[in-house]
Amino acid sequence: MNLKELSNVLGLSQTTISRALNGYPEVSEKTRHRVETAARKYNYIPNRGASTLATGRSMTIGHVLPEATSHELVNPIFGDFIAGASEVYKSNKYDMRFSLVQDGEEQDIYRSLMRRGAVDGVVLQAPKVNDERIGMLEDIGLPFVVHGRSSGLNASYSWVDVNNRDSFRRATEFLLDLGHRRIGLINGLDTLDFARRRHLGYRDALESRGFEVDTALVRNAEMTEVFGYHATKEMLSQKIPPTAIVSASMITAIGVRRAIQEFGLVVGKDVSIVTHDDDLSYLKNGQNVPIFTATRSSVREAGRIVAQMLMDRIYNPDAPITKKLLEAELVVGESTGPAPT
Amino acid sequence: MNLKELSNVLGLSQTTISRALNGYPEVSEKTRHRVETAARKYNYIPNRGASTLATGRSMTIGHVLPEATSHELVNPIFGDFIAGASEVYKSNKYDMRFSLVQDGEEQDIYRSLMRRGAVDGVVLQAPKVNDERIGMLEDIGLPFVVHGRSSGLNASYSWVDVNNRDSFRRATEFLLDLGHRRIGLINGLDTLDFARRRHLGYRDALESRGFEVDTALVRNAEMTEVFGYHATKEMLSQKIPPTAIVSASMITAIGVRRAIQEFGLVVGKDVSIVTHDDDLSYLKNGQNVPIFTATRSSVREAGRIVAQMLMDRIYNPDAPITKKLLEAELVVGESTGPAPT
DNA sequence: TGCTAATTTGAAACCGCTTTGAAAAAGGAT
DNA sequence: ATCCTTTTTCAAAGCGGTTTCAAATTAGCA
Repeated sequence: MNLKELSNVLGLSQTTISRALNGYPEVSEKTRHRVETAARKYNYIPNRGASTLATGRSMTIGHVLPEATSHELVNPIFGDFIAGASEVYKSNKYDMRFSLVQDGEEQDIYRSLMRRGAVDGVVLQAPKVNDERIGMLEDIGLPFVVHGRSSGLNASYSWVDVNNRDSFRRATEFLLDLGHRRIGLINGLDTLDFARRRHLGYRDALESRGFEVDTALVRNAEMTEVFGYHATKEMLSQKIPPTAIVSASMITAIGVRRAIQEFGLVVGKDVSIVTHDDDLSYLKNGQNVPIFTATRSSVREAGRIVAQMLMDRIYNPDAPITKKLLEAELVVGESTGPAPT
Repeated sequence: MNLKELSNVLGLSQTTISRALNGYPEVSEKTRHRVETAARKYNYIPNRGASTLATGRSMTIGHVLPEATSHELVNPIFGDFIAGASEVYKSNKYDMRFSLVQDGEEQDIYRSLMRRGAVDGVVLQAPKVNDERIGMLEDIGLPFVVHGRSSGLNASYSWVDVNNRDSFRRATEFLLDLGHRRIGLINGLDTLDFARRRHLGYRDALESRGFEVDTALVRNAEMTEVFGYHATKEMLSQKIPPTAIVSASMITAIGVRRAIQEFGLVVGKDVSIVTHDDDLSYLKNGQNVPIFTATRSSVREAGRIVAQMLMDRIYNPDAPITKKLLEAELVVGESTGPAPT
């Protein structure tokens, strides 16, 4: 059943029906009621492509998620982020369109998203240092919000980010305060902006106490459990092994813990762990007592904020650019203790 | 730049340009080349809504993911499943549209997806026992494939599923063979079909050896780490605690391990663990030697198969319904050993 | 060269909705 | 009853593509 057929059935014009169903005021209540009843009865559902074409609004947000070609890794925080964002979309009657992109084919994806009418806005996730996608979107003129930031760009754009530098500075200082001197950093891929900032925070803390970064204690890779395990194993095999490790995610931290235990060492006593915790729904950091001492920031909440910010940009494109820096909370759990003597 | 403008620039009709760009044969190579060059030069990108309207094909697949209202849990396997599916979509030039649905509002979501032209097909994830969504989609007449199955329906529909019953039967038998007699089952939400089947497999194994299911050793909930931890802790506190546990996912298994260790017990010696392993990219079950003895089945591969099956249904709606049952591989790792005496 | 067949191109209809501008109907005031 | 507003409805023109059917061009061959 389409609009024309429904209009024949009702003996009303398509105009009136369209107005009645879309809540326009210039239609009498009696008529509106009649139309709504008939629409339900005949199961009339307006064609989306047609409305998009007529209005110019697709009521759709694009999410573009880079997929590291080499490791075929899908970011585990993705689900929670999306869940947060979609709460906001839903209440704005927006849908979400979603592309996994491999390095190098971004151009095509953005072009195809940009088929005018495909999406009204885009969320950019996992930005790299100096990410060229941001300039690309700027040029295209499509509203967008970045989850994270991209160092090295002077452009002004909307973003929502955790204060990664400060979080990792505090995490590292927390360990220094406990007397730890050899502290490993198990970080994300070094092309990603957040990993770069976390490294800076780690360095800030060490240098402010007069220590230097030992590159033998820093590892960058995709944040898998296996990576956390291997990196830790390697570090613990060094002549002077670290007594503490700062980890970039709960998943890697679980690998770190596994390695430590395999060495017959005790977490929080022989080796301390501080990890970043995205507060994932399926991987909460314990309940009352945190398993890991952690810098915690809900990625689901970040999803909500990003989505809301994007809605605002779409509704009001001329409003000034907004940015939001989230501060992580440092929660003390059972994975840290004084440095062994 | 739209088609009309481009046709003016080139002095060709819209017809010819449309044909040239869409690879129709009745256009000379010379003209095609000229059109393609101009399209690139003027950055012409066809409007998606318009093509959808004109062709009736949206080139979009809908994914509907139920979100458990109570726990706000997003399934951690979702990312990998999507990644697999999107490989297939991409090579078919399909996009993916995505809705998170809370219990009860499914009707609306499917209605809105069904706005003719929104999607050409749908993937249904995490089906419940007797899932009414399947009948709904059947009625609507929208092509769909289910990831999983739904017990209790006599309807015939396309699905891809792991042989959950057999996997869990084998997992349980493996433990029985090692001499374990009290075996716990830490399962997913009991409304979900796969959890029901896994329970059946577990029961099959026990009963075929003349044992009965002890309900004190069976737990159902969302498969979080914390659930695995708590359920295990409770079981280990019983007068006669289990010597082995079958777990429904790597995430819960990690919680199980944590609980066992907290009791001062050794995994694979005092208490054995067998878990299902979806072969998640960020949570591989070790490398050469599996961490956990597991029934392994790649959910990413399942995503590929589901997507391909859906493509087939869309291209060829009258072909007979297809179904695919995947067998999980039982890999023996370090988490199992003979029952303690 | 002339005629027919094959190849290219184009005009116009159509997909299904929204929205403008005008007309019809209803209501109010004199 | 008449005239002027206000309210309600409608016809028609888009939105930007695809596709049908006919026309124009080119090629093939006697």
